[in-house]
Amino acid sequence: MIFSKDRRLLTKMDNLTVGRARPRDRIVEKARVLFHKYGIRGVGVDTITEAAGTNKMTLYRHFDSKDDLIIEYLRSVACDMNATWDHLEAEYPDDKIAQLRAWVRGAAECVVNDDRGCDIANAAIELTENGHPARRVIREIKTKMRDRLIKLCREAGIEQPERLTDALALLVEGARVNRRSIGPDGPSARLVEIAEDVIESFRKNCPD
Amino acid sequence: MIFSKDRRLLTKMDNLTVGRARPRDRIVEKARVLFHKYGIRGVGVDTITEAAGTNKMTLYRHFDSKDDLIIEYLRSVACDMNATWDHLEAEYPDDKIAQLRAWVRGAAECVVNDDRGCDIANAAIELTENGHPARRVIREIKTKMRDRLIKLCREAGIEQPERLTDALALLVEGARVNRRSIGPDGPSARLVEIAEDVIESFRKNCPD
DNA sequence: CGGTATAGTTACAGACCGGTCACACCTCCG
DNA sequence: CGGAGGTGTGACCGGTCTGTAACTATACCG
Repeated sequence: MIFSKDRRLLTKMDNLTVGRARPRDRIVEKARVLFHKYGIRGVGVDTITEAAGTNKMTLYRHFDSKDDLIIEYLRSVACDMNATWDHLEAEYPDDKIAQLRAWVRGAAECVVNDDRGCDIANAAIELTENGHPARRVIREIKTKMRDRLIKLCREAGIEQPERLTDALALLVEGARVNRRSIGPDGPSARLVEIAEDVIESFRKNCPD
Repeated sequence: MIFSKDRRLLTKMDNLTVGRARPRDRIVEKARVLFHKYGIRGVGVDTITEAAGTNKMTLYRHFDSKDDLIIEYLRSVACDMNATWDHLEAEYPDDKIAQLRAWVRGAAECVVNDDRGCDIANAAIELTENGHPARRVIREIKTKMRDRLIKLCREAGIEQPERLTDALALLVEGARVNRRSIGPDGPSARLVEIAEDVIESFRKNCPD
């Protein structure tokens, strides 16, 4: 093992292979943690780079601006969300209703385990400037998610897939933001039962 | 009419009676407009005082800090929400179901006419610091609103008033934040029909 | 070994932030 | 008239923010 003067790991190979990622990836990783916890406007680039064990110049070599980093942050979050969805499909390959129920349960679990809300929605609220480049990205991400949920509902044999999707989207989104206002004992605690009721009522309408 | 050197209205009586309110009230009024549009963290005290036609010293004579002003801002918003609710009760004095339906329609109208979301929820998201004094106020306001909705549902003869309240709260809250992410054509457009369906399904469960 | 790309360091610019100070001003009321 | 209280003005403090510049150090590859 090779150490530098101050005894930190140093070789580029180490950075690539042994746990320590490239500065760019470390920056995005820490930006996710900090933006999530303190909000986008609540975290400066200095804080991010320090947490990532690097410095501001390196950040600005990889990103044109903080806004650029914000976009990368949002894409990274969306990527993870898609991954968990893929995992869901793999878990119940042929049972679409089970996938739908698991999605609801997963969303509810996410609400319970983390009171800081949805990164995408939070960003939409925090970035008030209408022409902000991230707003387009947010819209894209949310639209794709919605389309994917519609598709799932349709494949599950729901008669009005768009409508059930929207109902579930509103409930989940509402739960995440409501929990941040009232806390864990508020309406968000009932998300699963309410959502399951809604799904059931939509299934009843299907002659099957 | 008396004018000062620079030809603005000046007497204290004028401030009280002829449209121009006291500096304190003007500050809160402009804070509401600006916080709503640009977010709490997106507006400095200088901007507020300038919009209110006054100055920073006067602000700090009436409020201990910006946080103090934020709290007053939230209380002011909550006061207006209560007022519209009172108005609703006066409009349908004996028909609680009509009040409930009107509340949903009013909330939906609010969502449609204004894409910047609920001030209270936005503040909850923006103020990430857990010990922030405004967080307690937010919790109080939201809890009172919830209690009032529960009471209305109960008086309307709903069998599970808490459950319907939470369902509606999640839907409305979700609609407001979702609209800021996806825009007017997203799930929020279907808020009314979904909410009315939910109310109806809860009424069916009542033997009446 | 030498060239090139990447990363670290330090310092700085310019703007904005919340908050304070001293002082002048105005209006009302006794 | 004169004092008291609310208000306006401009300067200022210390801190933080995004973003840049110049220079150094390191690692990889031919």
